[in-house]
Amino acid sequence: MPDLKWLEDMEKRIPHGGVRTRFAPSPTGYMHVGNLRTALYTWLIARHAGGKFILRIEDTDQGRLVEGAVDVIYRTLAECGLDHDEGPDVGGPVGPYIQTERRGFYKEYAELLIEKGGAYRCFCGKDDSDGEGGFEKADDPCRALSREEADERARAGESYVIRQKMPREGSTTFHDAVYGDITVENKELEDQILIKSDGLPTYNFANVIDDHLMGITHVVRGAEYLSSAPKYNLLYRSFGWEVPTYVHCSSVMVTDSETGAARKMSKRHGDPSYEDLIASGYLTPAVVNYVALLGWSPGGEREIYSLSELAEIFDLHGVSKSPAVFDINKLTYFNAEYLRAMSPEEFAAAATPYIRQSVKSPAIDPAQIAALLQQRTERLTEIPEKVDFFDALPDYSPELFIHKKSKTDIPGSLETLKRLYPVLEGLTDWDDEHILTALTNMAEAEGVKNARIMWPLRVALTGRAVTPGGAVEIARILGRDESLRRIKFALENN
RNA sequence: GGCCCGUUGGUCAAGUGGUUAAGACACCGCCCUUUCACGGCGGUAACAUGGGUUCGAGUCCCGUACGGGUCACCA
Repeated sequence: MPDLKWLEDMEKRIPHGGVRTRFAPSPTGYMHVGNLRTALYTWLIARHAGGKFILRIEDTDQGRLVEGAVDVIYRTLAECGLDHDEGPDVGGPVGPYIQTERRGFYKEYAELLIEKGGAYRCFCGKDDSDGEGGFEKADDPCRALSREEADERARAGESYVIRQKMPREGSTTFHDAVYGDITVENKELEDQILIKSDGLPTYNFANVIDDHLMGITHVVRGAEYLSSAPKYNLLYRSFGWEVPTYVHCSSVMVTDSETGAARKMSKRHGDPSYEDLIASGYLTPAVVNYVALLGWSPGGEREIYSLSELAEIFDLHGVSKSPAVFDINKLTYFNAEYLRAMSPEEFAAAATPYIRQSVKSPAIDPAQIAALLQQRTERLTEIPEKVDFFDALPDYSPELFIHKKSKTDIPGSLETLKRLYPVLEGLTDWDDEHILTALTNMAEAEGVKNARIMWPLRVALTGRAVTPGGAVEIARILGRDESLRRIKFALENN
């Protein structure tokens, strides 16, 4: 028997007025891009409307608990700036916010639903042992059991589940904010399990109860739940509750590297989680910005938006119905944009740890290298290999001195370096201006293009064909002694 | 397979009956340049398909194909 007084008190706690959304992950220890996007949209809807954003942990599957998984969720949300107003850690008026701590609630509401005729106890102990799976409601004998008889068997300690009693005829229409009206024949609906034999609710039931009890106005979730949505309507109707606005988001796909086909992102296939992306050198705001535009468009041509700008303009109208393919190339482009938009100081601070991975020499100031890097870095993680020559001149082939466009060859380059050595050695000041002047003067005196001088110098200094910055900047950072040493090395070894 | 949903260039996408069908990424070319980049300019490339409705269809309707989702005491 449901406890009517208790139920009444619960209903009184429900907040009314104002938008309330919730992100309700199950703690698997992994936030992939699709999860992040759902969280983002959910947060955006709340913030756009000046409403509340709630975090709820859906951990009713005891078999899938992962240690530390909740921390991954907290960390990801916090880093991305998706702050929540209510949740397990910060509390709130409609807690607890962890489903296993609410287990008594579901049972009570299930009893209420039985009372109202929307559910029934099932003692059949049916599982999928027949291997057939599929449809079994049509002749579930428990459905015909009288309440009294069911109560009696329950009291006798017989184990049971509670199932939703679906109508056999007619159809149910469900409205979704992005997909519109979806109608299904009621005969297609299975008498789904609401309360499992371990006493915990299934996702489908816990979701409805919690969203109701927490006063959620907009339910945002992945499109994989779309086909079970009509069942929810029936549940709400049985309880006599108002149905919230449902917002289903299409899946985020990824191109399978082996088959080339698009498939849904998944942990199993090792598709990138938020943390993986950060570890590969992507910036949080770039990831957030990119993900926002994966399956949603503000219209117009602008693409770069901060989180607060997104909150201002977010609109369900732009949410796409079809699955979007995650494109690492475009994310990389966004990342480069964000990297370039940083102040030189910010960039230097972000880049220094990566520079220091390969440039250990205390004589070299990472900020100077960072200045060279900023306009030509797409991901932070590509930095170490780009700048390792500062620490140690790599082995290089004399072939590098051959460059068609600069009109250089090996003997000519060595000759150039030989004449250049005393010039640099004699410079009064070692800065960009003086080094550049010395080089251009020499080119002018010899009647050749600057590149004829620059190219051999840069190769001698770096042992690379491609470097951040040109010969002048690199010579400056390396210092006179080291630069001369490297030129001498080139002359002696080629 | 049943049911549900979707389909504009390789990718993200604008487009809500009349457009030369935007823009971005990627790709290609040119320019700039002491390399590579950045930047600038330009280019290749799309309405899955067949029927309707309409003076007119990417936009509306139906079929087909293809793709996705779902059919658990998982979420």
